[in-house]
Amino acid sequence: MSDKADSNLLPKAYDFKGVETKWYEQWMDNRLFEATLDEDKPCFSMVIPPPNVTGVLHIGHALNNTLQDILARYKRMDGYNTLWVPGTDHAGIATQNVVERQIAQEGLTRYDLGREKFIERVWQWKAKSGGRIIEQLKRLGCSCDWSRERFTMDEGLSKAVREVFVRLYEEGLIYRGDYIINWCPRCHTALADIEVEHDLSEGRIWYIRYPLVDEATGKASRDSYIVVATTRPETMLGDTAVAVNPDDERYKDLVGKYVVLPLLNRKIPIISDEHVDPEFGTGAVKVTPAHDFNDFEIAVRHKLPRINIFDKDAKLTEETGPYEGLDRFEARKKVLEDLEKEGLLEKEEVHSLAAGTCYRCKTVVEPRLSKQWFVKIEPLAGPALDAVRQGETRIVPPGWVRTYEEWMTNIRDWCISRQIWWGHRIPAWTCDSCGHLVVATKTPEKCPNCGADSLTQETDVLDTWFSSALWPFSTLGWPEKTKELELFYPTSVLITSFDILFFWVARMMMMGLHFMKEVPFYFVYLHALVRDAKGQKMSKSKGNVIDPLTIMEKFGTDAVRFTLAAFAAQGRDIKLSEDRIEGYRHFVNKIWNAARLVLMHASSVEDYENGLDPNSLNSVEKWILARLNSTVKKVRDALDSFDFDVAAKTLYGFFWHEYCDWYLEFSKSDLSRGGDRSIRAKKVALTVLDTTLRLLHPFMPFVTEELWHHLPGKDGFIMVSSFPKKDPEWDFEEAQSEIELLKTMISGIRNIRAELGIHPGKELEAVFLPHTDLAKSVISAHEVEIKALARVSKMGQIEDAKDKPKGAASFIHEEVEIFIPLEGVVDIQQELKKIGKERTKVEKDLKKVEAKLSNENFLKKAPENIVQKERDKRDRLLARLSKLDGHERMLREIS
RNA sequence: GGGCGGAUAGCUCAGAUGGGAGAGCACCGGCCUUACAAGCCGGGGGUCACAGGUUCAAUCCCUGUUCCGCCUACCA
Repeated sequence: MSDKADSNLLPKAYDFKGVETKWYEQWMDNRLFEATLDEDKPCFSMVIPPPNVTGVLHIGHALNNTLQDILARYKRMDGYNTLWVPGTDHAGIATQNVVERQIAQEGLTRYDLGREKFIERVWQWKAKSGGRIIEQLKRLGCSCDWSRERFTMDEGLSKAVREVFVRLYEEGLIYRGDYIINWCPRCHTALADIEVEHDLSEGRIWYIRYPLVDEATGKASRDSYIVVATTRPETMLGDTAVAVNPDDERYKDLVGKYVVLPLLNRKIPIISDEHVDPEFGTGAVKVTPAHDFNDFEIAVRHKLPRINIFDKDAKLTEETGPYEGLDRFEARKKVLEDLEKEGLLEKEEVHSLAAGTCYRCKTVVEPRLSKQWFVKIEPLAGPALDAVRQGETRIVPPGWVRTYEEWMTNIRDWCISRQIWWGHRIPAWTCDSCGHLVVATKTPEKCPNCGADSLTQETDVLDTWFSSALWPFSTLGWPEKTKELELFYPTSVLITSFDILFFWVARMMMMGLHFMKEVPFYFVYLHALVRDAKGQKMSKSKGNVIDPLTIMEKFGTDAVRFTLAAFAAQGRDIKLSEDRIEGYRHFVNKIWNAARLVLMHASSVEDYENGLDPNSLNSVEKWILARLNSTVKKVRDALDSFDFDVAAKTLYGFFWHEYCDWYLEFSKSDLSRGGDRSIRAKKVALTVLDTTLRLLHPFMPFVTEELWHHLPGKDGFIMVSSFPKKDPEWDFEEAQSEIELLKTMISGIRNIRAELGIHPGKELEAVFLPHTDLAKSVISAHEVEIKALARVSKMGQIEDAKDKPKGAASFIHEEVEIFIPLEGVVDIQQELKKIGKERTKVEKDLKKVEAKLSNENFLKKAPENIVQKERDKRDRLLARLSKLDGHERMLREIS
């Protein structure tokens, strides 16, 4: 109990340093983050969007994990057996790039090391610096069950990956073939469609003459040609046709004839195909099947040859004759020069285009023909689409449903093979003697076809997203039938950023439904992207990055978390700046100081929770408890619907502007006194503080845990205390209107003081003219509060307006008028001015209302209660006007 | 080219089913009032993007326009 006795010595400002690590360690030591396999409790489960092992915590992670932690802590406190599975993603290309860069400093490439050695280096790197982000998540306060941390390439998950691959293959949903794919010449691998980014940029389009074949000589005609337009002249070296639209009259006679491909002098046909848009360019298109997605399709339809002109570095192949060995951009120059020389370059225009770039290294990708593995998407997408349409999985905010549907209905097969080394190696082997393909979860001893014992494993690895697609069930032990799967699958909620809706969410839906026959999660909450104060994407090159670790160091983790939650409005960008975090740091300090005040007086009040008899409470106490009650409800509702910002702002408003600004001010005198009244005030102050701390805990785990241990009579942790519930006994309606009126009166007097420039310390006399019973009782019951908060030394009360003091400033309200005699206190002319100003406003409002009420249509068609409301409003305004008149006359009398 | 969203106070945004324009921050003025100056009290400020329409009544519903985001796409 010793630190409780000391709690009136809380320091003046909250110092988060030391506090944060202290509590985190204790939570860990007491294993408070760990889920149980208890079947009797309701379960709540989430899987973390696994950050890349290469990652360092950026502000997006901070937001994502703060929101998850808020839910986890809320549910845990609310009695759920809560499991939040953490882990990291091996991030194939990204990680490989990191290690490649590292060995490059030793002057080595991965080819120098060889596959085995290189992968060994990656594992070494992972062991050394791969866990950094996990430590950073802990700094953020994340209450993940670290005893269940997973890695997408650990043994269990690798087993799940192989199992899924084999099953899909056996079901005919995985196939291999020569197709055109996006190739990154820097990463030396294929990329899936969505791994390619498109940015609009200014480029050029060239018009090139392809000479027709002279039918007499069989050679290139000197004066007849067909003109094609292209943004990529170098690809002409791989052209195998020229295509025109079948309905294009201009070219009708040319279809079936041949042109001579310039530079290489290859004879290629003119064909007709629906795909060609006669409106664009010249209406004639060069067809490069191996390096353009459309052309590939055309080639399939017309059985055209496909010539690969780029190698893995995007250098020209031997197919290009004299151009062999050139880089693609050099080749473009050279080709254009040569065409120019031959007089075949007709013109050049500016043309905007969206070149695809690799999402990992930003290199311009090259569509290229190669042998790859694919997942047949359609059979998987159907159920995933239905699950969302039928609401089995609900996407929040719902605006994203349409985007999801759009994508799910238009996707092409998923290219899953990557020509890199770091990742899950595809479990397929080819027999060295008969060429038979074996797909199996375990390395085959011998060829099932010919019995030979020499087989070679596929060198490709799987797309990183293939393993993350299994995350919700692979982390729970699939393919084994585990208790974890039984209890925690489907998971309750997935919280992630909308930019990986397709990469990840959609694929988890497909895989989850296919292998578990159930959706992977009931809710998907997609949060916004964090941007800088101007709404720009944060990037190192722009220098506008807000680093969560730096600001946590500067303002404390609680302030950062609370800020992120308060700005997490649904479906918007979050524009973040340090100022905003600083603002919420003030809130943390406010909480600290309110607790300091309460504990200064009440640290020895034991058993405050059981001591509140509703009948014994005064109206101020009833009011704050009723307000607390409605705060509890609002926060719960908001969290249940993922309105993190509403929950945070509700707590902020209640704690600061109701509890601190009014309740604690009202109670100060009681708190510092002795006696029954004081004990009760202390109990109420503690109860509200205690309850609010528990409501705040999911948002600000550290400061709330620290303060909780200063509260009298507390054992254990706030982290595992109960989340507050609404108490029906505390809905004191009358007390609320009573105290609202009291606040109005006090504000009214303060307003007079400020308007007339009366010093805040100057004691005033106030004369009240109540118009209602409520007003009367407020005046008599709350003399102490009025005197203290409005700095009034003498209070008077009159029954009739004719008794009002001469020469007084006035506050006019429906239920009460307050007069402050100004003799010797203030300038009468000032007061007259103020009245004049208000009169203008009232007259303006009155005019509006009267216009409405003299409109026959309004009277006839508007509902009766609305008309009545307008009439009441007119009466109120008239009454106010006449009161203003009265005050003005009175002031003139004495001036 | 398609799709989605946005335009309300200086800034960031809130404004269920149409019926008196709000918050936070910033700003201005006054206060060291014994928890907090990281604080307290008070205040000013908006043709609700523009133009039409529906209605007794529009920030809200409808149509169009302009501007700004984002997603998506095979116009070479």
